Amino acid sequence: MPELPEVETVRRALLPAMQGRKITAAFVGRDDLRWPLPPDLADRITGRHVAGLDRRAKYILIRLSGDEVLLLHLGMSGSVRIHHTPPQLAKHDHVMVEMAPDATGQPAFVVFRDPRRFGWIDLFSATAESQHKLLANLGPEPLGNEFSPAYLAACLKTRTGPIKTVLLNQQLVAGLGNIYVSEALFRAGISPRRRASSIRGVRADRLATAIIDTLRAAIADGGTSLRDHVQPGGDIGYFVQRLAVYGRAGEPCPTCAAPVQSLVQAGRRSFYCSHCQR
DNA sequence: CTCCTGACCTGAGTGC
DNA sequence: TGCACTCAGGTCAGGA
Repeated sequence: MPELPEVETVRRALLPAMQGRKITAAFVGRDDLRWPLPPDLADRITGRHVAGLDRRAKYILIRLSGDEVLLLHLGMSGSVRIHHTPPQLAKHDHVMVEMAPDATGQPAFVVFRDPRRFGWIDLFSATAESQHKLLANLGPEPLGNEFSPAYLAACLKTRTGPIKTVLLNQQLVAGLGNIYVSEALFRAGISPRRRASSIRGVRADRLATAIIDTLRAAIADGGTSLRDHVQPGGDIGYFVQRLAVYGRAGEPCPTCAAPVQSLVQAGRRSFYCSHCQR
């Protein structure tokens, strides 16, 4: 479900609810999601303060006092909701943390829901972060300084697969998923079937810019709500209204009005305009 | 290395 | 209503 913009939306919403506050209680409703949860997770985070919240690719990193890091990945169907009174937990609400009241006396209850349980949670020492199996091999952040047209062009140069599947590789660029790859390729006017190594020069520049612009616009709208994603405050992600091609097979291309096409590549659906994207 | 498939899991939607 | 089937925003392990 959640790609970079949705995860960033969650992080930003969690800031006021968690940053600088103490975890006063934690509930963990099962012992595994995609993988086993850390043993004694609830006990190990209760009583700690939240020093900060970062995002890396599609992971949220909650920095706790005592140099511990609580890592959260939302998988396909994960979502986070913030409540200010004790919520009634539903079937797929697996974890809840209660935060000490803020300056106005308002507590916060942060609930992690994940019906398909493709998400995961880990807890580890901050010193182990750079070697963490899930973090160590991630490529640069597309909205960070390391990502540039030159970097992208260098990555694509040796890749023989279609650009659609190459851009889903988190080791090259971290945080893109199925929605934003389709949208960025549309913005760049590049066909999802095009061999990655054939994208050079101006086309690579245009693609890098399209990736950045698409992600920024989606973050500004609170992400894209299709099925599961809601912002932690309960709002939908409004970028769904701006999708040009994703999920719109048969509808008119917003540029040329030709019907949007779709195909499956490496098991994932792609959407594109065969007239505007070459 | 790179590329693809299958696996993990539930729920929503569709067609009969 | 019910059943069978397909598909869904991710990514890892395993094999070619």
